[in-house]
Amino acid sequence: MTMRSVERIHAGRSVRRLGSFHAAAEDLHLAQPSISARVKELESALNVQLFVRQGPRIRLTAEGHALIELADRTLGSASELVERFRTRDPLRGLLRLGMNESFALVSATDLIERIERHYPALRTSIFVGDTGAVSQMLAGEQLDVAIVSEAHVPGHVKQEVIGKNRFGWFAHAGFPVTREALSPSDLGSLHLLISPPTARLHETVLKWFTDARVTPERVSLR
DNA sequence: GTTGCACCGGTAATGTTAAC
DNA sequence: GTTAACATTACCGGTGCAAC
Repeated sequence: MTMRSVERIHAGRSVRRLGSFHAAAEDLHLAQPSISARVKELESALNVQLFVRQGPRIRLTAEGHALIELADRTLGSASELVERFRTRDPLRGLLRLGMNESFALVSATDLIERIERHYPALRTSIFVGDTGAVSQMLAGEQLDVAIVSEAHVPGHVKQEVIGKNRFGWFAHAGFPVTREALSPSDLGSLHLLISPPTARLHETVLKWFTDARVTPERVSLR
């Protein structure tokens, strides 16, 4: 992309933001014909009409809206990149954070509050899902940090243990518990409600039954 | 190093058009 | 009719490049 192309896109963004070529010209410290020419060059180069001219009134077309939205995101990312490397501070910009549902239920609010307090220049986007889905996104570089249980992650991802997650069974209050620890054979005949197959917990629970040579009679996914 | 030319991008002036 | 805003045109200055 040439500098001239970037200038054309800046002109288009400014016209969209301020609502007129005249205002955009003032904003960019240029004369109105320069803005008019830049927008026209941009339209010609892309072979699309970005603005509908109705005499002295202009209206953004759907294609214009789409292009400038994309330009905003792209140039915004470019500015963020420049700022990040200029300041040598990695803790700014957007942090894509993923977490499994159990962690999200218990600690998400506290974690986000701490991040915002300690790193005010950092914006966070949160994805909550089961461990399988979150790990997959992390491996695919769709997330920067993920909090999961029993993660199987590729080599480029650094792992750090932050705590232990204890599993437990939950049952109706009237369920007859005859001893402290239940075995797979105690539960195999019941209707079990467990996590979906993408969750690590699903695999863990089924392995618990398989190791004891018990096949659960009825399993539903939540 | 200097000169002349072409090209590009800018501005000022003017025309055009729609809203009031 | 007036006003405001975009389009068009003419002209100017800076820059790159080839020729000398």
